[in-house]
Amino acid sequence: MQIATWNVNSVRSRLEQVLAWLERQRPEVLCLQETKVEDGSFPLEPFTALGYSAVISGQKAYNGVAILSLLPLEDVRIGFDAVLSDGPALALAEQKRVISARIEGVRVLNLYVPNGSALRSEKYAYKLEWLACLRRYLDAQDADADPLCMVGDFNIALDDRDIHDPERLSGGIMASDAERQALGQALEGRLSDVFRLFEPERGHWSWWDYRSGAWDRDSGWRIDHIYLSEELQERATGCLIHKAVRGNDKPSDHAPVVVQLQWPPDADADDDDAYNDDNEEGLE
DNA sequence: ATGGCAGTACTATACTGA
Repeated sequence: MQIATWNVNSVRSRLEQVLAWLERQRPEVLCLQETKVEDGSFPLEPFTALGYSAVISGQKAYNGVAILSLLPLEDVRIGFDAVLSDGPALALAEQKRVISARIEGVRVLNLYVPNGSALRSEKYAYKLEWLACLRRYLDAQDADADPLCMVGDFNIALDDRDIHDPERLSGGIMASDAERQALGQALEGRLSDVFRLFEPERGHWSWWDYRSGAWDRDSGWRIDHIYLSEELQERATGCLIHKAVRGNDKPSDHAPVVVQLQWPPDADADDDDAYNDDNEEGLE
């Protein structure tokens, strides 16, 4: 079973590329961020034609998340307020950044973490508040006891291996202590970054700025993550960043990230080599 | 320090992203 995450920077602008990637890769699950479209205008039909059903939560122009799946989507939850009923959770739900569903007994949680803009901005305070709410959200849903796969665009580099120029950028936006601690507290005792279970070295990016020739200079960040709870960590057989996709014409500024799981646990593992091709980096 | 590039809303330029 493959679960993928991809910030597509507008699903309508990226539609043909996403469809082409799905046809080639055929992950069981693809989580999208920055769909940038209201639910009534989301292009469902082309995904349905490929066998994917979808749950979506979007808004005009900004944000927006979706889960596409070849397997049945159950118990869909949209927004922090699906689990938390307090005021902060309700207020944060205005921006469409959170969607989850149960798939094959796994709780797949798809997040688009706020960018934060700059350290002294209101948006940065919003980002920290949002991450504190995420921690409470995860605490609250722990009672489910379902294995958890949390994916998305986290807009945070976990450590300096994940930044092309840590001397210049560490401590700034997406790499500040407060952001790292807030995310760390949400993860603590619960979830691990599956990419780092397979790849300890620096220099693997998932996002390259459109500006300043970042792609040509390979000046990127690894900010798109897949986190697994313990029972799924034991079933993970690889995690790859599909870097080549960033080299497309009119690309998203993010590349897809894919985890391969041997799931359900009693399924045979014969299809586990299906995702290995020359288009990816990372370790099997 | 700033801007650079891209998408959207709106129709020239502003806002946002990270």
